[in-house]
Amino acid sequence: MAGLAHRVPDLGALELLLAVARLGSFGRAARELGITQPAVSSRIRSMERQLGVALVERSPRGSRLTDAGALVTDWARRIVEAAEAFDAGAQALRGRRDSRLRVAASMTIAEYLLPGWLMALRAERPDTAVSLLAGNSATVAERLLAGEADLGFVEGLTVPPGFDSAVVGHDRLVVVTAPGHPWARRRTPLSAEELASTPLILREEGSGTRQVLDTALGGLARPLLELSSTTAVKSSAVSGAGPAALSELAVGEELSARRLVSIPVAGVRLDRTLRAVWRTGHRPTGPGRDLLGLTRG
Amino acid sequence: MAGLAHRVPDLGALELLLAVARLGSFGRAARELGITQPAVSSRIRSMERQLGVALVERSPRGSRLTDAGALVTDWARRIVEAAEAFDAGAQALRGRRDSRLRVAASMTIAEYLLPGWLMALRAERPDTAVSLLAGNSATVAERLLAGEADLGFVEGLTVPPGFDSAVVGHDRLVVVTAPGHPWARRRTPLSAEELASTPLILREEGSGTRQVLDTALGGLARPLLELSSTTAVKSSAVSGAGPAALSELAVGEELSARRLVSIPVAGVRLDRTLRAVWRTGHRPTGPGRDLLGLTRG
DNA sequence: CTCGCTCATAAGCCCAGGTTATGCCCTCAT
DNA sequence: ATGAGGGCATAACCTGGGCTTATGAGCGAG
Repeated sequence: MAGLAHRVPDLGALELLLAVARLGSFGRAARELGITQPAVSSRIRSMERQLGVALVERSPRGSRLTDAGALVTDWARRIVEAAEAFDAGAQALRGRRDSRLRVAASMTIAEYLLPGWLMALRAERPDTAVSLLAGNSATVAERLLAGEADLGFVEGLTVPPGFDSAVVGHDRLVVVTAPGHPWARRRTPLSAEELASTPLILREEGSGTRQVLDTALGGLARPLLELSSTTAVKSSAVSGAGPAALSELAVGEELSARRLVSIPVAGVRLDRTLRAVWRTGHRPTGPGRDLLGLTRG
Repeated sequence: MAGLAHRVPDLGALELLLAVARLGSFGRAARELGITQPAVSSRIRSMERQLGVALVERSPRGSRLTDAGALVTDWARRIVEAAEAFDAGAQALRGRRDSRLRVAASMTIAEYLLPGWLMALRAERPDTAVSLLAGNSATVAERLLAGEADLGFVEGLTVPPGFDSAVVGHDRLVVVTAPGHPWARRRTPLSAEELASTPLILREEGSGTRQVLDTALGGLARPLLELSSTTAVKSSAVSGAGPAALSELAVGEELSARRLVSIPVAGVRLDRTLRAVWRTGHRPTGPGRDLLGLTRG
């Protein structure tokens, strides 16, 4: 149950494994990470002990992954990628007000999209310091007007007066079920009435996605379960507890792995436009322009 | 650059943060994780120091996340989810031969799909021990024939004689570019000739996805870059180095965040069927049946 | 044969994260 | 009003994991 951390090697060990896999030698991996070769040797060994599987085939001419090692490395890579997104976001969150680019963003965007953009921005312009301020749409507008932010991102239907904007994406709410659910075999889209009259697995009242749904249905969403995190909603849906309504951004992976299936819905406005905004006439330049470029293509 | 592990809290700390967020109190989180309250207090504090952001608002009646803390917690949840998938896979990899369910799977499936299935299976039947053996399609067939595995998963066009099978999904190769690439604006699908004559970012020769592409194009794929990991291919494509060909399973998140755009292709067979297989007449029962149910819906 | 690369082992240091013991603050019930 | 109890913080101490340096042993190329 608890103690994931005791069964999964820590991030340092996973990075180390990736380096060994990429470079083909303990020594080279050690040099790249700025540690010594015995440190690598011991760490990989203790990782193998922890997992109970041989990961690396040592030879006097270098090291190669075993089959199991290749698999473990691929899984590890996903953890490290999530950690990189975390790092990009956290760094912006800490960013002091004197950063080159000050961004204010609403929660959905800050949660799902911004880390990716920041990683891409860092790849193109490694020296750009970004600071992030997260809040609701009203907060974002305030910060921009007060000159405390250079660029904002908001979700919603309207752009407040005094701002220019560019669409950067859509937050589509999708209705999903486990592949075994009867709805997964439907050929005809769900109607608004069916959706409103069927109990759904939902986030708690007051959450962003819940508000979108309530508005779209006219305040009628009926909960089968009310859960306080997107992950909890997802896992309930995956395990077949019933249909759930979630942001498309939250279920990308589950959909492509078919752990969840998206059910078409007709006649309900589940789209929410995601926009970059800035004060009229203050179209962002420099790093802000670069970031904007990443979001629009 | 290096030292992600020094900037990102370790898994234990992230789990702790999630527990505090969920339970609303340091003490309750401590009890749930089987440690003491001062340990929680100190760990959260050092996490806040490390990130340079206040995450939790302490009060004499409990603790709530700050805005920044909510964001950090969401990002952390993604790392922990990836770690759970890692754990599910690693546990099966270590699994002794006396497990209740012995699975043999080819690489693509073991890498992308199996951890999710195993997590779902564990949610439904927590007591099922699964062992995993990864290899190529031939290895999978051998293990099944030798009675060393109860259920196999393979990718490919044909089912070897002596086996029954069920389709569990498709591994579609997709051509992707950064949203800024000219191809992203095309209205007409790419033809096979265009695809074969344009240099692409690819995995190295010998890799599974490369083989699929070579076969589909008649052995002609022309590399713009040859990289040794899917991640490397992805990040090159994201940063605009050119079009890449990748398994759809590898780019789910990038597509929904529009860091990458999928380019339609016409007249090329980029589908590979993913199948569960078992010896004719030995249709899996018990836990194998359960797992099969998860994959087919 | 010796150099240069590989990895393994051993002995010692240090700090992060755990423990127990305690104190302060606030709220609620007697 | 006054304890009781739950909330978090602080201090002193212990342990172990991960690092270092120093060394050895296997293999291949010049």
